Amino acid sequence: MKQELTALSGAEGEVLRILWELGHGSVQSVLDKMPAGRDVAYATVQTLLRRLEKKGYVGHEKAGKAHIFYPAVERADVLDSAVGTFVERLFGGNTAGLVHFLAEHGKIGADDVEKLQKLISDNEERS
Amino acid sequence: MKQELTALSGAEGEVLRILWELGHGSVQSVLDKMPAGRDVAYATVQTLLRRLEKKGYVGHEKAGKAHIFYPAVERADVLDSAVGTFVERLFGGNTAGLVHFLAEHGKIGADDVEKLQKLISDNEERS
DNA sequence: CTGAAAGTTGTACAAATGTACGATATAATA
DNA sequence: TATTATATCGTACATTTGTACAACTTTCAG
Repeated sequence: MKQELTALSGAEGEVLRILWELGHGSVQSVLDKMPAGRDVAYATVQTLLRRLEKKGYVGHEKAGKAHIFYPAVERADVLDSAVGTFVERLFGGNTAGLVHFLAEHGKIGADDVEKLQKLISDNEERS
Repeated sequence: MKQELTALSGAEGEVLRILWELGHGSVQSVLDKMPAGRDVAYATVQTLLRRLEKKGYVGHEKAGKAHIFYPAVERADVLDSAVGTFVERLFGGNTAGLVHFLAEHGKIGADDVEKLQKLISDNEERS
């Protein structure tokens, strides 16, 4: 079994996402990848990374004087759980409802759906 | 302008969703609609509703000795904001990425995508 | 070897969150 | 009207969250 982690907070999730994108990185590099406008101090990112490590989401190794952090959990697993909780709460567990909402509000376009179609038909072959 | 509300917490979101589903309801009726397994006390739901009201998400009127609560915000607006924040954090704002993830992990099926297609083509005509 | 630059550690702290008890008020019933 | 079943209200309280400073440590350039 997996997934007995202490639940991600919003800010932690953001940092973890960046780490997945980077593969690994120092506090500074994570900070640099924070979305423009998201104005947060170095020390804050550092705290978030420390907490993520304590919760088991990331690990680190030393390189020079800095720590290099890296994800210690499977992205798919974490997202699965996070999305699951989110959909559960706001859409009563109805994932299709979420997607429907997105389409209805122009968050995804025809081109996206086309890709989905391909993806899904490929997936179903394999099962 | 709209949307200067104090951000929904997870538990609050769940209650608000139920209220949207019911249209309106007492503490008890909201509690009854809580997902099976979600074991929470009457008083807790009550507190959540009180907080939601304070934050401006719901209103209430008196009926007999009980309060009947009802949503005071547009579902689409709240979801828009909640989903936006969620996608921002975990998917770097890439909504298509979220949908892609859902498809890839079997959370939505071919039938869902078909409906999407129809929905979107109808939408695009209208714009 | 020394000092400066860049990091890490310890710690803080207010606000938000999840959860809920006990006391009080009130409507409905007998 | 007195009793009872329901509600609400005031409050509480441990955690988690978001945010970050100050002090101490470790490299690295000179």
